[in-house]
Amino acid sequence: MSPAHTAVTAATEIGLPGECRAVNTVLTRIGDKWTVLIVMMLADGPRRFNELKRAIGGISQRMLTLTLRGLERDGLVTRTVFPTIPPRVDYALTDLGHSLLVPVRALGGWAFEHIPTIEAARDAFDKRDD
Amino acid sequence: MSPAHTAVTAATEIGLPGECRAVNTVLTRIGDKWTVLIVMMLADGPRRFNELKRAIGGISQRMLTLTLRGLERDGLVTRTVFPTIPPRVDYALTDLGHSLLVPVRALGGWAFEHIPTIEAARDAFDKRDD
DNA sequence: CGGTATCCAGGAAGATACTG
DNA sequence: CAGTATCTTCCTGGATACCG
Repeated sequence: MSPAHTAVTAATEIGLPGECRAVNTVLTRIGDKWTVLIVMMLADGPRRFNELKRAIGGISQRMLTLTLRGLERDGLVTRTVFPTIPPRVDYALTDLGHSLLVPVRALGGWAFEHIPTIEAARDAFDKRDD
Repeated sequence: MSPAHTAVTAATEIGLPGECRAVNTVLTRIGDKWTVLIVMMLADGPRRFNELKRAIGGISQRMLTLTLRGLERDGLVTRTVFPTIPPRVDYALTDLGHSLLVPVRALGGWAFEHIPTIEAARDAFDKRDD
């Protein structure tokens, strides 16, 4: 079952309008632990499996595979196998994948801009009550 | 510990640039099961606790409380208690919360626009191999 | 090199019951 | 009405070992 399942079922089972389901589908994929990081890594061009793994540093082989498979399934990434020895596999963003970068970067810009405010709010909140 | 913890630690521990941490913080909050749904509900004005609960329909009391607390902690939502009998609590978006709607709606728009493509890609992917 | 398979720990979320 | 407390289930993700 897809990692997007939980949040999607919520919207689906409740019977919300289609746009909400769509939003939730995407947001769940986007919100998972590694997807955005990987999409960002692929922004400048194709990368090999272990190249991504090294570049990210803290990701397990399993999660890199799973995340890339999910992106491939959604048509955001292509997987190209070169049957050489040793084997070589390139991952690259599709046009759809590149188009996703636009709103993701918008959200990133928002985050970057407001992080100080948010962290201040957190500190203030945590200091209340004691 | 905050629900945003897992995805954030990833970026933090690896030592990625600040913008990546910021992006991940926000995306994790955004990507959780109920946050966006609730923020959308509050877009048009304040709502009471059970009003939100009914409007969403599938959320447990516990998750509604937790999600609202998280939003309040991050300074995205205000919580106003009217000490009447029966008690009444209003939740409303802050300016920061409203400003978040902009990039979130952009992402929602992207999702809405590309959902047919994505679902087609999924079907095609799932049909490969058999 | 680029995976897959398996096991396991921890957190997220649901159900239920109780309270000011 | 608007929560809190507790218990339990399920899912995500990490570690490890093995395969083509």
